[in-house]
This record gives sequence, structure tokens and C-alpha cells, in this order.
Amino acid sequence: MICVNKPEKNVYNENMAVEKKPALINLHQLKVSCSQCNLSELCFPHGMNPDDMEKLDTVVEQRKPLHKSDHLFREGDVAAGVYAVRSGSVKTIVESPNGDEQIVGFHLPGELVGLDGFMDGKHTCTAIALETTSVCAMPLEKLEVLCTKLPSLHNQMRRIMGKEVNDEHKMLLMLGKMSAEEKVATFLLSVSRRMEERHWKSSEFVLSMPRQDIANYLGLAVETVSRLFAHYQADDVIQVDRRRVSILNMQRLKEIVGECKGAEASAVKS
Amino acid sequence: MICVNKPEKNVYNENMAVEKKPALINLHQLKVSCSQCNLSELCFPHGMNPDDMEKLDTVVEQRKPLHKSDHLFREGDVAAGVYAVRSGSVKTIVESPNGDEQIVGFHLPGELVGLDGFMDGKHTCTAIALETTSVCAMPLEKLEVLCTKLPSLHNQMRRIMGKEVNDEHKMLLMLGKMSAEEKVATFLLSVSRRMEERHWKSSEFVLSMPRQDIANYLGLAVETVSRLFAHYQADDVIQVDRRRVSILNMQRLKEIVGECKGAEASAVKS
DNA sequence: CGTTTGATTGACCCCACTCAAACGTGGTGG
DNA sequence: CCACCACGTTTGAGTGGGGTCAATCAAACG
Repeated sequence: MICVNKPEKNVYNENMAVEKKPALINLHQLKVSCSQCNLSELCFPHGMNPDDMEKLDTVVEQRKPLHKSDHLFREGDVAAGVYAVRSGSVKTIVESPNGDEQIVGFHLPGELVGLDGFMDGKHTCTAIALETTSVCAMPLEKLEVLCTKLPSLHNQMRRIMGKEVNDEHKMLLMLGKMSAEEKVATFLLSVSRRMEERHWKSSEFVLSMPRQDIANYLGLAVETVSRLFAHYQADDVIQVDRRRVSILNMQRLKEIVGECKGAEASAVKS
Repeated sequence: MICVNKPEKNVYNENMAVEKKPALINLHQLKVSCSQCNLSELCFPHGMNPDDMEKLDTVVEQRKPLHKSDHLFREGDVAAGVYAVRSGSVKTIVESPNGDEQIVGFHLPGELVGLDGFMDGKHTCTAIALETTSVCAMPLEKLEVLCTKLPSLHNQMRRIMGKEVNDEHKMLLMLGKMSAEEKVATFLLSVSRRMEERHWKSSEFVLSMPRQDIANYLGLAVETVSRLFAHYQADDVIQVDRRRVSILNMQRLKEIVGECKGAEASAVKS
């Protein structure tokens, strides 16, 4: 059986390249397999036994790769399924009645998108590819049927939804209570932690989203994000070159998030 | 059978009174019944058929009433069940590593609390009574067992979780993109709408939470909330006396939320 | 009636937004 | 190959929204 995941670094490489052309082989023509995917520990099947994972393989479909700015689904769409990012990255946004939009999440390989629609059948947010991105799709009906047969899958769904709620709570805390400095530091640490989860360098990475999207996500102006990146660079906390970020002083970043009152004097003296 | 819900206005009265003593009869000694509860249309059983609702009655337990500031559960607690507010009101909060907290929701009679813990077994937020409050508890194990038997209940769980996710998305939008004026107007409209859902006066109500909690919830300072209440009162949009609020110009409030750029000049001229 | 808690109001100031301009960088076409 | 344009990013200057601090006031409570 052909498995696109065998070469263990490929998906990461595709993710890291800011604007790389699609792979030579046509991913969406290949059968995919959770049980042989190197992202399985992060993704849907995390913690499931091999038998159940093989059953999960029967419901997972590979989708045609998305290009940058392509929509995976839109707010209001009937929810066709849950998606796992395979390579690339995705942002999810919600729109306000008066037009402007709030980014509610960035999703890296192994992370799930579309859980919002799993619940009441319609998506409450819009998902857009930040770069060339491929996803695995798990159609709702098949997933539901399988859920009734596999208790482990049922638990898995619950665990995953729990993480979703937890993440949104953290984000409410960030938007409601944090200063701009804390927000940017939190964002960098969040990306770093998730890079580490993927066994990718945690202190040197390429952001797949423009400053505008980071600012939107954090509830800030673009200029503020740009300035704070510059400040942190001047203080040797990070090094930035366009979208490439290196974290030089992880401890300092954590101090800024943990207790900004005490740390900001030394962290940012402007 | 004795049913505390028969007198249709009682729970509302208890809710509306800011600091009223518990009812003369001891609520927690009585058997409760979803099928005969006048909140059923708003609460868990919404849309379920009478047969299924009666089965739901078997898992619902009445709890001893909570006093003001009592904890229903704390972050980190093992999730014992899902709770429906019966009378009174509850706030849910999340805590940041450095100590300060963000209120993530206010819950009125008929609304559910504890869904965050339904997912991965542990609560990710803390629930505190804002006033004397009674809740119905649905223990997790019983609920799960019943879910496997009743497809309608299973769908219900999903619908309810969907609402939860949707609500949090709206809140992210509010905290991330709205001005103080828009936030306060949104808050007032939200309370008004929920009062109407409960067939209670939608333009004249008593807030069960102090200014401090409103400010925290909206990501503002207490003084800002107080000032905006005063501004809106000066413009005859609302009338406030401590916690009692009357909405005089609902249309204006909606304009402020919908398109603050065009409306703020006439709505608030400072 | 003093105390406490919550709400209001005013004065002041700072963080972060807005406006504006300059600066790469990458893509396109001549 | 270079000139050109478009886009994202950076940087500076100025400002205003909302936070902070502090005093006052009102209601509830012992």
C-alpha cells in the first residue's frame, strides 16, 4: 500500500515552506491511513488502540489540497464533516453583523477544524487556508455510525471537544485580561509549544500567517504587533526576519506572560 | 405529586429579587420533573417528546440551594454532572496563571452550566452563584447511559454543545473587536433578549451581578461601565438605578451594536 | 449610627490605535 | 535583465479611548 506519510519529514517540510508548490504526487488520489500517519499522536486517533484506529481509517477521506486563501467551509454551511490538517495551516474566523471579523484560531498539522459544526449541523465559523494545505476529512454520518460502535471513538470525540472549549476559554482570558505585550508573548509561546508537540524546532519556526492575521487574532493593531516584535528583538528575547522567528530567551517570554507586572521593566524598557 | 413549578411565576420572582430569602418550602426535598417544569422550553428538554422527557426525569436531581458566592464547582474538579439553573443565576470564570480571572458567562434560569467538564471529565472553569440559586443536576454516568438509549437526548447534547461553542465565538468577537460602547450595549441587549425568552419583561429587569462582574466580563474597568451607563441614561437610551435597568430606546442600542461608526455621533455625544 | 460594600464622578495619564510615509521583496512584463 | 508595481512590514508622530487613582456618595448591615 502506498502511504504518503512514510517519509517522515515531508509533511513538516511542506508546512514550513512559506510558499511551496504542491508535491509532485497528487495527494488526494492516495488512500490515507491514520494508523500509519506520523501525526496520529497529535491528531484524532491519539490514544486509540491499533484495532480501533484501523476502523477509523475506513471513514477518513483525503481531500484535494487547498490553495492559499481557499475556503474549507464558510459560516452557515451545512457541516459535512470534521477535518484534520495534514499539512499547511488553516485559520478560522467569525464575522460580526457590522462586517469586521475575528480570527478565533490557527490550526497546524494534526489539529482539527470544523468541530463547531459537528454540534448543530451548521458551521458557526469560516475556515480559510493560510498556505497550500491538505486536510483529511471525516464525514459526519460515517463518524456518527462508527461512534455508536466504538466507545473509544466516542470518548475521543468528547476529549477533543473538551480541548476545544478549554482553548476558547484561554483565548477569552487573553483577549479580556492581557496587555499587548502579554498577548504577543503568549502567542509566540503557543506556537513554540505546538511546534515542539510536532517534534519540530520549538525555538525557530516560520509563521504561516501575516502580521495582519496575528494582530486580528490578538485583538491588536498590526503596528502594535510589529512594534512589539521589534522591542522583543531589541531586548534579545527573539529574532525576527519577516515571518521567520527565533526565540532566544524562552524564560523571559514566560516571565512576561506569567507576571508582567514584575517582569516588564526588565523585559521591555522601550 | 407535588410540583414546585406549578405556580408559574415563582422561579422568576426568586430570580428577579436581588437578595431574597429562600422559599418557605425546601426545594431540595422535592422530586423535580422536567416534563412539568415551565422552563423546559428553554432548558435541556427543549424539543424533546413527552415520552423521552419523562425518562429524562429519572436522571434529574434537585440540589440544595446555593447561597450567594457559593461554588457550584471549581476549575480542576472532577465533573460530576451538568447543571441547569432553576432559579437565581450563576457566573462561570476561568483563571490565568498570574492570578486574575475572566468571567466567561452569566447563566440565567433554564441555562446550563458545567458543559466544559462534560467533555474530558474535569471542569475547566469555576461556577459561582450570583445570588440565592437552585439548580437541577444531571449526573454524568446516568446521562451517558440514557444517551445511548435515547437518540433524541444524544442530539440534544450536541445541539446544546453547539450553542455553547457559538456563544463563545460571539464573546471572542466582542472582546476582540468591539469598543467599550459596543460591549456595554451588546451586554444589555443580550440580557434583554434572554429576559424575553423567559417571558419576562425584556426592557425592565434587575441585574443579578455587580458592576465589577459586568466590567470583568466585558474586558473593561468598572468605572468605564459606570460611565457608559450614565451616558446612555443621559441620552435617554436606558434608565438605571443601581442594578435595576430599564431600556427606553431598544432601537438605539441595536444601532450602537450594528454600526457604531455611524451611530455613535448621535447616540453618545459625551 | 458607624461601618462596610458597591457605585459614581472627576482628574490625569498612558497604552495602544490611527494616520502617514518609507521600506524591502516578490512578481510581472517590457 | 531591469523597471515597475503591489503587497506586506516597519517606523515615526500624534491622539484619544479607556485605565488608574482618588474622593464622594448611597445603600445595606450589624
